[in-house]
Amino acid sequence: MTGMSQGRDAARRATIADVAQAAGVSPSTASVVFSGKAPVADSTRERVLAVAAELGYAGPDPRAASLRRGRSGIVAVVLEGHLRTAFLDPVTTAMMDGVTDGLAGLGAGVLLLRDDTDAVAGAPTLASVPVDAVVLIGCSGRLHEDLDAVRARGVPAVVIEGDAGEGVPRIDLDNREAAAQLARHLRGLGHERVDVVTLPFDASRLRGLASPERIAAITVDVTRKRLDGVREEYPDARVVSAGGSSIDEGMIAGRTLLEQAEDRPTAIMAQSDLLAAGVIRAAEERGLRVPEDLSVTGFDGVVVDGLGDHVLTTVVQPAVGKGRAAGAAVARLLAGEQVESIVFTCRFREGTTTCAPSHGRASAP
Amino acid sequence: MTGMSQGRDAARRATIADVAQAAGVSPSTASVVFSGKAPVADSTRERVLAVAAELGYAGPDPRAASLRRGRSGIVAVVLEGHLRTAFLDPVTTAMMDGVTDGLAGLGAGVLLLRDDTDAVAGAPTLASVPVDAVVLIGCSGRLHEDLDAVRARGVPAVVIEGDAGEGVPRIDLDNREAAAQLARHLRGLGHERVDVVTLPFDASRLRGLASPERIAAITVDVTRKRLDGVREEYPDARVVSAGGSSIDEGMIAGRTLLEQAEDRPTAIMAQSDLLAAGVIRAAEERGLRVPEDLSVTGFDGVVVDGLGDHVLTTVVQPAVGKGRAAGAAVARLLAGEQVESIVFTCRFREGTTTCAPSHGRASAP
DNA sequence: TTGTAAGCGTTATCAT
DNA sequence: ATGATAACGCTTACAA
Repeated sequence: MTGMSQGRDAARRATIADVAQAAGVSPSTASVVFSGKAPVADSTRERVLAVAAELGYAGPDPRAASLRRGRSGIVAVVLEGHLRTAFLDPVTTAMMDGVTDGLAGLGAGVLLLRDDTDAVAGAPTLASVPVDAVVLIGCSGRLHEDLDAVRARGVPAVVIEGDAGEGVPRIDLDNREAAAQLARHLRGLGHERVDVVTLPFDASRLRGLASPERIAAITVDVTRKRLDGVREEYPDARVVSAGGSSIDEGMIAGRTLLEQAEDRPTAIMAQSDLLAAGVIRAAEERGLRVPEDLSVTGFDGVVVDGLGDHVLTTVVQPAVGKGRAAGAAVARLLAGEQVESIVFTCRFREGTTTCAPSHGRASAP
Repeated sequence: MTGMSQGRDAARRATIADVAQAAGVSPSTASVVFSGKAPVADSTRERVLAVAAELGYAGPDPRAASLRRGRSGIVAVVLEGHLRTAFLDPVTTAMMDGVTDGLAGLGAGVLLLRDDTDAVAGAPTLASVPVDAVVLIGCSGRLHEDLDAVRARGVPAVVIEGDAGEGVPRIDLDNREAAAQLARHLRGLGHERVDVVTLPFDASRLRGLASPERIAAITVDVTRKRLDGVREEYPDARVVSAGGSSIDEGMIAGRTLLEQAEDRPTAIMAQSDLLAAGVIRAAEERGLRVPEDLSVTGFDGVVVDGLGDHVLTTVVQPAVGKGRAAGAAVARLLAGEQVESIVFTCRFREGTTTCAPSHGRASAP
């Protein structure tokens, strides 16, 4: 009944205490050998390390360390909906990359958390997982709920492009001004008839030509701001909403706007590069040349796969930079510092998809 | 110096012990109220909850819970290279989605870990972060190193499409057979001249027409298997390697194969749907109609953005399923069960991009 | 149904 | 440079 059959000692993994004892040092000394937080005599270190290797001790258990230190080295990033959907958007991906970058310096990893309405029972939540901080992306419906949960725990949070509450630092973009800049570019080229393909207006993601009423009711912040920017210059632009940010959606929207040769615009402004790529395809499909017959602008400045040889005229948003800023903000928050919200600025980039409108009617196919 | 300025008691967050004491119950009872792992009298529960709310106690600290339970509820997923790159591939994204799905049932979250050669100093590692298990994706150079680190800690691991070591369950795909199936489809349609666009051969990602020597030296498992499958049927196919899995890469490769009208193939088999989409664009760019003048097949069966109205003839791999399987495998591993490796099977899907070759020379533009 | 008590494995602090 | 000691906040046998 004792010894063998019980086998407790044999099965148990070695702890730092075991190593310390076997090496004939105190646990604190052994701890320091692994953390390097205080000077240790070389001979001592070697002895401890040797014993550790012998005992198969692979270093301090992060679970125990995180309890003691009060830090887990994990930062949660909350995304809306399925990963598949979230990561379809290259901007999100780039941002995530920036976040991991910004956090790596801190030694923290990124934990992906979904913010579905239909969460699986037992799924990990902000409350169930040991996170040091939280980055919330986008304006999820759950945002405020999440923020409350997080605040109750005293976990610092940063919101990227969403309506944060009191005292939560935001990372934002000058969506309106950037869009206006693109519009002014087209105006400068001489365009009068300019239409817009927008991101979704709201959760319904309704597609199609939008009435003034629908436009007035846009709830997605990014969509509204970018549209407002365009309308500073072209208040009468026709507006078609897409069902998402993708090439195929852009193609559908582009077809709608290019349907009738009579009131065809000389330029189409898309609210994302992906949508712009789709618009270009819709134009080419009708035999229109870009930019000679139709100028097209995008938004984001991401690398769009499938754009072929075109270089999109667009505004480049610092997506990775936004992520990094979020990471950095988290770092400062964890250091107990005050953090201000930041607004990032887009940079105009002229490509090969815009030029002066051809005079008279565009050469219809 | 005392009281106010010190403020220890005031600043400290309430613990479950504080709640228990204030509610006049024992810590264990309070614990059970939150975990629900044992019956508690309604009146007791309510009292505890009320006190908790009053004290601003938001539930047990996951850090402490994870030490005590020996589980953190976190599973690391190790990806190769930058997230930007990894998530550019829709298959990876879908797989990740499956992993989160499979793990959600377990109540575990997904921690993203990069496996760069050039890791930032202080970046989180498998050793520094409290993970219950690890999922390794792809055949990174670091794979074996990672596996050793993980094994030393007694952390269970699963490998998706990579060369796992002893006793590590793998999640695999019938790459060779699926490719062969596509080849047989083309043979059945009557194609004799079939060429191939492959994924990268190795870390160098060299582009272009491949010599037999280069082909013999392919190190990427997936590339080799899919190519072997094709060569069962078409041993003399010309092979062009792409620099990655993307539409633009497919377009470049497609141009290479379609350059000379004289020895143009009647069908091109691409090793991914993205590459296939690029090949189609390269064909259309030359005025070739798909499938009349050129049949094109893909691999993966993912939704390709920017494919327009074509439906790709391809083999559908259960990417989400693979991820789920990895999640499930992890769950069983954590339950102490033995887990076998699994090989997933692709399903052939006939689309609109293949048909019998047109007789005589294809209508050259 | 509730309470008692014993850790989980580490690290920070303060002596020595 | 090293050691003793006390937490970190929680969970779970087991006892009552």
